[in-house]
Amino acid sequence: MTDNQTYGAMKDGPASATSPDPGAPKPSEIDSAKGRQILDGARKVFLADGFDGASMNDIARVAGVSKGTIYSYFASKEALFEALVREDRRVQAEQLGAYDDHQGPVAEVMRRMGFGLMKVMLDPAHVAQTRTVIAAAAKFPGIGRVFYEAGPQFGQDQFSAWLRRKVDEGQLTIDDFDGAAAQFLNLVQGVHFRQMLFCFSPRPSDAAIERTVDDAVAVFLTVYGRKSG
Amino acid sequence: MTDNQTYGAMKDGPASATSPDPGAPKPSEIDSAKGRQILDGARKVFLADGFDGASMNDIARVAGVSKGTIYSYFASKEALFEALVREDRRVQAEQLGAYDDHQGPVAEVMRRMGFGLMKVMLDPAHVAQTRTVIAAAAKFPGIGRVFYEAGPQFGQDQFSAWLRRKVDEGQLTIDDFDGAAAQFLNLVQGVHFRQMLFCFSPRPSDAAIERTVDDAVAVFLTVYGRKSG
Amino acid sequence: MTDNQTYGAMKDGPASATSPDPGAPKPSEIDSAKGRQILDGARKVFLADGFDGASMNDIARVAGVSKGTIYSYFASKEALFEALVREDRRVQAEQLGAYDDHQGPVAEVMRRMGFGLMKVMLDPAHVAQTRTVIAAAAKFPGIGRVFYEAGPQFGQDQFSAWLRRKVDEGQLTIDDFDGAAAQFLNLVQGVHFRQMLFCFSPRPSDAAIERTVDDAVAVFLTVYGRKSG
Amino acid sequence: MTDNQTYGAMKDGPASATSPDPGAPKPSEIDSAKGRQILDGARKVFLADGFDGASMNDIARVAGVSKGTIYSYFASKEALFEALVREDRRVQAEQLGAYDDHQGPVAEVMRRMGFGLMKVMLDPAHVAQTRTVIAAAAKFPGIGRVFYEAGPQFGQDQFSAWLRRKVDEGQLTIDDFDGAAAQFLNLVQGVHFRQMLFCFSPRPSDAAIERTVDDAVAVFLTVYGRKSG
DNA sequence: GATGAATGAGCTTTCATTCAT
DNA sequence: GATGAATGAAAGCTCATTCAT
Repeated sequence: MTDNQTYGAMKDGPASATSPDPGAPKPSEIDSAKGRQILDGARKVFLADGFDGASMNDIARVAGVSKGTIYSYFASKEALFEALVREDRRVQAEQLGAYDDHQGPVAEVMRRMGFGLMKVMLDPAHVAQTRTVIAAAAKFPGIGRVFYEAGPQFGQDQFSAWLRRKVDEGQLTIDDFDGAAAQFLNLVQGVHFRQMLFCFSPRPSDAAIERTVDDAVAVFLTVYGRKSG
Repeated sequence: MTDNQTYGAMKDGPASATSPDPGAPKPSEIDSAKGRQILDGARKVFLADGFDGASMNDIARVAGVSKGTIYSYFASKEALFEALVREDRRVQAEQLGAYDDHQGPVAEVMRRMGFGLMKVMLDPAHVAQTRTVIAAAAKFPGIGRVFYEAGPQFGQDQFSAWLRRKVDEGQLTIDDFDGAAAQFLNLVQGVHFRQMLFCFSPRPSDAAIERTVDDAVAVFLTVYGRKSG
Repeated sequence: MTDNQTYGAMKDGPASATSPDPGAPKPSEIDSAKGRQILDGARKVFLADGFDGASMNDIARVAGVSKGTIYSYFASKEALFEALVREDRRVQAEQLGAYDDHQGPVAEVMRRMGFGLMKVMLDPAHVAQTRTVIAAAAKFPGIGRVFYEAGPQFGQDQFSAWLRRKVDEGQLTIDDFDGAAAQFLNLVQGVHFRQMLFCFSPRPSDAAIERTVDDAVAVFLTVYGRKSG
Repeated sequence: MTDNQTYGAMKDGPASATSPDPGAPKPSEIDSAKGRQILDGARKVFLADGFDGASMNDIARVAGVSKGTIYSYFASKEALFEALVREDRRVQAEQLGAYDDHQGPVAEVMRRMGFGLMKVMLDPAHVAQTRTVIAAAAKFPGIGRVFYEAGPQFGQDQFSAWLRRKVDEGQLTIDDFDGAAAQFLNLVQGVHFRQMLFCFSPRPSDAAIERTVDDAVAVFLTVYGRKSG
């Protein structure tokens, strides 16, 4: 009677919070008010106190539900945090998608994408969650994986695909798409994200971000841009 | 971290280890052998297990003192951790020693430096320590600052100075030394450090590191290398 | 015990299943399909997991009803368990059917009976059930009585009657039939059942069982067998 | 820092309760007042409520210590119960030793040993502990093993050794000492212990016990007694 | 001054029971 | 009448902190 090991499965409670609501007019991502309530409460507490510092009691109180209810939606504290990370990465990806329509000259699009990425990455809530994920990853590597896959890895894959299109269009010259994507994304970050992660400096100004992004684009296009004869 | 190591003699009772005299004329910052013993044990345990993961029992055992003794030197677990960071900051500030005797062609030296940096950064112990510092930075921002200054910032400053020398020698063409240094250090890291930090992948092979470093050097020299007419 | 088995139709609402009418003229003791369904599910789970180990969730799932429905039929987990035992007592009382068509020489028949008994007793499911009953007997002595009467006592009575027939046939010489029956049944068990009950050893081989049974028969017939002049 | 898996080991607390007190005038079995206090409290609660029914909070309250103290003496609830079982088996063995000086005619000694065994086995506290052990054995086989080894197995070994001595003295004729010992011990128990275990009947009278023991001795000596020519 | 046994609040998690639908 | 989401009081266990020796 203890075989119910499905990750995120529930013993008692409502149908899976991750199972889609068939027949719903819109594909709502979090398919229950309670589930959303719990995730919102959990977000506040986890970001304020970190993974270890957050207690399920606090989360229940802030979310306005009982502890048992949380456990009927999420199998464990770890699973709850993981679901939260997954949701936030998805929302972030949507934000990034909204930033860029991918229209215009290559240099211009890269500047827009780079700036959009940094606006999202340097959001204090994102920095705080990154810190919490890194701390939790020591104990629960799965959480780190989820964050990495849905965050950095996803972004790199998206950008790598975009690079391939530009190469196909004859606007760039690249052999290793993934390598080049990683290089650009590293260049774009400059020192800003790292400095915030270590609480070395507050959020930089938009101007500072723009300067770093412009430099990154310049370097990238010097190397991979179409060589004019 | 399960050693039962017992340190040597113990005398020289506790003093105001928790109220450091920041402007003291004398260099005896750690005022007793016991205090040092405790701090050394605490460093090991905190870096291995994180702040929340470390228990005062473990620290006492590793330090070779009793729990009561720890509490006669430090008011609380938090105070002990803060004192530890304060000490590390001072030690690292004193550590600003000589550096750099890199000889040879620019490309070769950069490859050597890049590879050496990554070997250090990707050491599992360093990754674990970085995780702990990042986690602690949420609660104790000063810890993050200290680490950043003595680590990434210090490295960037050193490399920036080296770049300036190479420009003076006419081997590179750079306007913004700090910016270029940051770009190179970012390129060199590729995805490896981030992937280990998030427990997404184990330590990469030397070959994989070399490839990333070589690509970084190539990009860097394409942009900043002496343009041959 | 992890089946998600759903039973068929469900109607015929709850009645006074918790206040059984012991002297009811009609034989419909379990007064609804739902009630029976619940009891059948409960039997499986209680015997597999013990009283404390069984959860109402598991019982509801195995029975194919909701938890609320169980509580509309039975006032509490304890009441459900009691009702289960009450039902089993009645069923077993009705089970006093025909028996015994053991043909052949006395020694041979005794060996066959002894071996058959041990095969049943040493079945892991029977051992687990016995454990649950013994554990429950502390809280619900009636449960132990029912089990004892329908099990060991019933077996001893049957065997005692068989011994009487053999004495009447002149093949054995016994004064105290019940005492002799108990002696044989104790001898036959050897250490096997006790060792399994305490989880000291796994199920013994058939050869080991046979040896114990053969020895038991030998001892018994040495004492009670017809003395040849 | 979580490798301290030694069974019964303690993280915080006093030196092992099972380590002998060097220099003590008598080899006291439970070497600390606190340990004894805990065991005595645990005995009351476990026998009253069973293994699952007993809570560590209750045990702590009854024992007059804090929960943490219990865990500094015993690694877990299971380990505490196991220690309790071990101690009680040891005490029981001492009681049995006191019963018998093994002097006199074989039949007489066997009667005395058998009666003494049954007096101990049929003690209500022993029956209750046996029930609790059997219940716990489903979840924690180790507990069942400890009980079986220190109880039935130990008794059988002792008696088997005694039988061997009698055979050496020419007073009995036995091939399989262990088998014969098991047979006698089974015969001696008759139905009494089983009936109490299942709460089928209360403690039998001494006369009833004596009758069963006498019959057991008679059967045993008929089979294994010195054959007079 | 140093010790480590003792404390008890706190942790995550489970589950019998209730009640709005 | 039936459902199962929600509850919240425990459960076993840990650990920062205290204090008698």
